[in-house]
Amino acid sequence: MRYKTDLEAMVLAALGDGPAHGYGIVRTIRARSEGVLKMGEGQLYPILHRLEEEGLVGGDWEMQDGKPPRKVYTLTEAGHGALESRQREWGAFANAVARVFSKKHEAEAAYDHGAPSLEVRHA
Amino acid sequence: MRYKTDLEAMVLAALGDGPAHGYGIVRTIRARSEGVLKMGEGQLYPILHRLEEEGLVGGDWEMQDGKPPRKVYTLTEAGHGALESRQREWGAFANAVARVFSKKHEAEAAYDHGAPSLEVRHA
DNA sequence: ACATTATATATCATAACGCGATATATGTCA
DNA sequence: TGACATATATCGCGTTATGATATATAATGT
Repeated sequence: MRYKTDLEAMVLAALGDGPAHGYGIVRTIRARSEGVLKMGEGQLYPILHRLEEEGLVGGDWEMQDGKPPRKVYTLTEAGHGALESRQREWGAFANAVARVFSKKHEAEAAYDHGAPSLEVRHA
Repeated sequence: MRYKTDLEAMVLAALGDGPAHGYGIVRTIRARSEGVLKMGEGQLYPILHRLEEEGLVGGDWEMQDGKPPRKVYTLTEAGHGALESRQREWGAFANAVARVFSKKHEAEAAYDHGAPSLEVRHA
């Protein structure tokens, strides 16, 4: 079934607007989701390293004075493509879940009707 | 972060329209999601047993001739309540993910890197 | 006659992964 | 002094998804 807990996709999405470093990505996801999604650093860094290894993101160290150095990650071309396909997959998945939750199932086994439009809306 | 892999909620949803047995639940989920969600029996039965133990569903054995006996599960009152709250949780979660994917982020927390960005603050 | 598929429940091993704790290092503020 | 924010990183624990396997009968296919 794979109700996939796709933290990778969230990280890619957070990098969609431009480069960012790990600590910032965590806050971005928290901010955009208005506190609903809380990714811990323990999950983020392994994901970031895997994405880098897979060539979906590139990382560059950046020195700062008065603060620890940080590694700024940027989506590669492959990364942008991955983001798009992940987003499409999420859409299909979310619609599927919405259909299972839906209380109207007239045409469940009857015939093949057009694609039901149960969109996931965001504020 | 809890990108919750809520197969339980799918099972509750499948029972929302009325009693069903395990094998039927699998097919219901598959049908309603138009093949996107494919739950295996290996996941279903443990979930069903747990739900029964928690009092969210009740199970009654039903004999059939020519076919194996089957256990028909029915949502309890508590089960109906759980279904509703799970659905609400899913909605909040799905909207949060959609927001993270979304490309419009007016009032995002500034996570300074490179060029300073204009923070649009609206009352 | 034999094999596959459908109905139907159930368990198990493995791998993957979320989660929280922990470590390291520096600067600021009370 | 102690707490908090910035910043990266690893580790163990427990949960869980996945696929394989087992059992049993009937219908269908070759």
